[in-house]
Amino acid sequence: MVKNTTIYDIAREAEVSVSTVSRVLNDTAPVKASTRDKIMKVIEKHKFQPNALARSLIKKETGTIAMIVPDITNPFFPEVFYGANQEARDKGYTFFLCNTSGDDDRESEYLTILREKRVDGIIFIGGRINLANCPPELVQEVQEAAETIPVVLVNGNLAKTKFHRVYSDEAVGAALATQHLIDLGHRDIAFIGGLDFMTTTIQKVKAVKKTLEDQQLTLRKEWIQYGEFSIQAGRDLMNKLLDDSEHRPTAVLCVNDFTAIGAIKAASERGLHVPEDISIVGFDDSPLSTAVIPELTTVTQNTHELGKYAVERIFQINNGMPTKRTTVLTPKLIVRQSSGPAPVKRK
Amino acid sequence: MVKNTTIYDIAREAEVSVSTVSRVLNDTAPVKASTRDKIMKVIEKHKFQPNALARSLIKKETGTIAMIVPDITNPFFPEVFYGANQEARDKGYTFFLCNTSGDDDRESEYLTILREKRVDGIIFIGGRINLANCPPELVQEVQEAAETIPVVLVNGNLAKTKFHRVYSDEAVGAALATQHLIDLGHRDIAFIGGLDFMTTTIQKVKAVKKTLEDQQLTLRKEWIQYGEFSIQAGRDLMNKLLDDSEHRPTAVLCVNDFTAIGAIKAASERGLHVPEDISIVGFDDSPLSTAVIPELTTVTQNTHELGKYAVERIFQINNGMPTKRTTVLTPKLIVRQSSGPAPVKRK
DNA sequence: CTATTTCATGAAATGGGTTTCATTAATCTG
DNA sequence: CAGATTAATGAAACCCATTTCATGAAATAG
Repeated sequence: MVKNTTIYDIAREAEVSVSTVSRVLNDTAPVKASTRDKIMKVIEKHKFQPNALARSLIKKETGTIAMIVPDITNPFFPEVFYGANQEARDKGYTFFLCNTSGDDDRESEYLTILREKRVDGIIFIGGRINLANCPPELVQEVQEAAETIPVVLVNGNLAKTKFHRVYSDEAVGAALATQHLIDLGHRDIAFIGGLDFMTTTIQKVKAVKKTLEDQQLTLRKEWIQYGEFSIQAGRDLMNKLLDDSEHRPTAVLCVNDFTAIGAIKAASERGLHVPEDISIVGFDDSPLSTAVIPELTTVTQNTHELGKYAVERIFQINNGMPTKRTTVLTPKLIVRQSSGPAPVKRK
Repeated sequence: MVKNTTIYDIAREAEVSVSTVSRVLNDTAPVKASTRDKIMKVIEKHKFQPNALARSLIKKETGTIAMIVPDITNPFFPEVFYGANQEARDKGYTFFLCNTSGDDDRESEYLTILREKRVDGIIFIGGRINLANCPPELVQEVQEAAETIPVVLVNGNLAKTKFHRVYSDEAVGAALATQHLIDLGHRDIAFIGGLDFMTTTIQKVKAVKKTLEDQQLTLRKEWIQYGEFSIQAGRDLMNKLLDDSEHRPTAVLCVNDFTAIGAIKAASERGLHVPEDISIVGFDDSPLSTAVIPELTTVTQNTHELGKYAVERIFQINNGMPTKRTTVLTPKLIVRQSSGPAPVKRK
């Protein structure tokens, strides 16, 4: 591989000092027009590309931020990344994407690497750090990192810490979805999916319960089915629900779109029609939601904004601008085809 | 923000020279056990994290590679990224993910940034550079980059250039899918989706045609419908096909899973059952394919391997290991629910 | 016991930029 | 037109590691 041209090569050939070349490159001080032209010509001739490493070393900023995700294969994360990346470009950042694949050591491993690489900010989305029961060592580690690097937690909730956070208010979203079903005449509403120790699950269940109770309705204990977040889990949990032919809900709220799709599958495998026989509502408004038949009624989490605000926050911190520590986005209900009027009761 | 500790701080406190600290850090030369211990203690005390910028500057390697994708929101790309990222971790690389969002300048913009950041390799997947009709300026630019940085093209095909390439043989995949339909008794087969100037479309159409002709069947001109790669496009194109009630295919091959899903939607909106009335086959085996009802018969592109081999190639180039310029993966057919025996003809 | 390796370590150069400080030339002020 | 600014540029320090070269100490060879 060819040796890279340096600012010294340019200076020599243009018969000026490196300082002047640097000034032309960064426009940090006035340079005589004729000198500038001469330098520019040499730069273009060699297609000179200043070494960002050297620059970052002294400037103490790399123009690089990172996002640590648990599973890039889950379509929710690419959506957030998309929004983040748009904003990052505007602000002059390039993105490291670190996929932990649910591997436990991976988070702290990446954390070390990113710190060594002196990234200008780290966004955590999902993953253990965003869990209510996150191991204290990891919290400790991330907290240490946050002392030198801006850290933003997206859609998580580490209560007693004071990390920067951006999240969408899942409780509001769940309440919205619940109310939607009530308005459609449903009285027998169930909730499925999500691990019971994860914030995202806990908050939703709480909100569903509250919304129902506010209107003298109850969420039966047997109608809360916890589990994974996958299609398969959704199918299994829905089947459990349907196995009890005695008590069968007329509507099911799901922790995310994946489980909702699984639920639809389980229902249609039993010959039930959605939404005529049973209404199903998802959460996330992932690309999947318009892919299935029937299209999913779901709650949008403003995924792009989630990413956008996280990056914006990092930018503000790095530039000494005033910021709030918490940004809350309000989810919106998106009514499509999988929810409909409650079936008439035949006693 | 606190000042970072440097190797000099460590050296001073441990009462040795920086060279010795460096030796301990990198294990590049023998150090007396007692000295090593003393140094390690200081390192741990300060949680010293050596500055990767300074290291990279002199080592001329950054441990960083980049992937440039046109749309991370399309589930095909996260899958490839996933495989690439696994391999990258094994080889000690961290990943920049650059999303061009189909914005034309973005590719060359990112290219410049990545070169300045001195990444150890660049993977292009999709995007203009992989088009048969890629503008020559861009080819030129990427070629220049390839002189100093290993560049690998994934699933593309810039014929006359000699870039490193990794791709799955889409022609084989399309032939596989076609044969599958023929075996099921279908004779009236159509193809929908994909822009007609994109390699991925061209190759598939060609392969479908050839497979049919080899068995004395033909692909009617009206049954090739070009368009975008989206669900909506799939729906529209399928509707066009179905509008002609005179000639109606019994099976439809789609350029990707998105369009296949759109096609299923169009069919079921008209009361047609898949696969009883019409078979539909997708391409890519994206996560979507098991999400829809019926689950999609599709062709897997070995997405993870695609990414894996691309990273492996970069690693090999950087370490002066012998490599081939081209790696071809063979797609596999995955039969699920959306394809079935051809309906009995009622003349 | 002397000669030759090997071990253990430090000083200084290097990588490729940015920035401060100093100096001279050019322009402005009154 | 003298004095005060401002423009234009260069020299050198700095950022923080790695690595080469040199040197003295310890270990091995003969």
